[in-house]
Amino acid sequence: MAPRMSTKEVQKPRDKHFTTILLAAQEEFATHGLKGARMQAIADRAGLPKANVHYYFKNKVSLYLAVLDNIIATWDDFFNDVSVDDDPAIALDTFIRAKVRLSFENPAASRLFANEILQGAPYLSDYMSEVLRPWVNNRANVFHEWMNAGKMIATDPVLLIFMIWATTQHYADFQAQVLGILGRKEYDDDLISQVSDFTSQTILRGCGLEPPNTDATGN
Amino acid sequence: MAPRMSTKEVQKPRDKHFTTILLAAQEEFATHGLKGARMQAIADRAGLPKANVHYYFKNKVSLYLAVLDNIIATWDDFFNDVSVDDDPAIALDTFIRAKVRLSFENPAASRLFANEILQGAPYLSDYMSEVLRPWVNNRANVFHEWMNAGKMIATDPVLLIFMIWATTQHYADFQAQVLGILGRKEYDDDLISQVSDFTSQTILRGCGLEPPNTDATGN
DNA sequence: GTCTATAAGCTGATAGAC
DNA sequence: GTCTATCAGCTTATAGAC
Repeated sequence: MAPRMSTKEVQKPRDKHFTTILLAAQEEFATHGLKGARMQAIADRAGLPKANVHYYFKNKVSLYLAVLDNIIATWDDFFNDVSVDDDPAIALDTFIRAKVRLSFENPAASRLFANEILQGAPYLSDYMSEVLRPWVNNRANVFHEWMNAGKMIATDPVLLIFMIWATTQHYADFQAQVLGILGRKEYDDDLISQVSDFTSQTILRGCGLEPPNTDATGN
Repeated sequence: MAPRMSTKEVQKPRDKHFTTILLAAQEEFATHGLKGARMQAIADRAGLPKANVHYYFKNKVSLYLAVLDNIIATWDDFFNDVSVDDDPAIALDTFIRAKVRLSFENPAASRLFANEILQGAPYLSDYMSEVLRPWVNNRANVFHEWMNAGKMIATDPVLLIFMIWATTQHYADFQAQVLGILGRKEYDDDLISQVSDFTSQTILRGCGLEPPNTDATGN
């Protein structure tokens, strides 16, 4: 089950325009935040007149909440089904690679989430304490069981999850800095696999785990 | 030498009000970004009438640039003086702990920087390619020399610097999420040393380095 | 240097024709 | 359902008294 926020104002998709606006709003909110985003700019991105946006969404905040909910619905899915019986090296490697891929392929979603947290999570504080906190603690239990079973060294599972989030989402949130430093204009598949390999290997080694063999297909 | 941006609009401190406004603006810009920040809110934080802010700074953008310049001036100082002759474990450990401390003690600065990058670094793209890129490449050379001297395992130094930045600044930028998940209301010294120990040990181990002994004083 | 008052322009939201 | 026209309020910036 994916972590889901508990809000009352979320609306169900009705037609094509609804989805178009949602996607346009995601881009605009990701770039400028809630306050900085302009309804006119969202309408322009969606290729619709501004009044049309207001027809589908009551106001700016309800549109913002709808976008956040849409993102959260598919956030940390990859790590939900892992249990003690799994091999920690393979589970962590899979999780890290999935998160890196998500950061490269849908950076706007990560950036919008980052923007909300940066501002003190005014619209997600309930979600943090009521949904994400139990999820993290639950996942931390799996790590503890791995440690008790001698499958990995003793370390802090919560801080480890923070490290994985931070390192992988960095490539979405700080894309402008990464590209500027690497002297590139855009991300490519080579960089995805390079980052995936480095991040997985370094973190696994940091946990006293042997990184699983990576085949040449990169997948 | 600290990396410094090359902008023409930066102003020199003139008196107490100048510094007060700069600090107030840092808080406001960190929370709401350039577009979202309100000059009135900055004036309120500074305890001055709004027109007074405009007396010291020509407009919103020049104030924003002045704040950015002020932050950058003291950013990655800790890692400037490291050379091949130093022990990589000690150098990295010192760097990581300094960055963690900075994130906990001056999160607003980190958040403002993050906000600028999140938006595509519109005011810092020159700084990225002309100042920060050479700095990173220069520091990467030190890592390469350590690897050639057999002092640490072969890995990608640039991605390693990204990882250190991401992991340490996470505690400033995502403070609201970290506190929400840990179920705490604010950061304390215990958490600083806990995070410092974990981050340093995990990354150093990930680089095949033996973490230096930490004494009980935590400093 | 400081502050009140106000101008000039922008933004979210809605009314109402089609 | 869609779109043009427009309002009411807010925001930056400045003019001008002190």
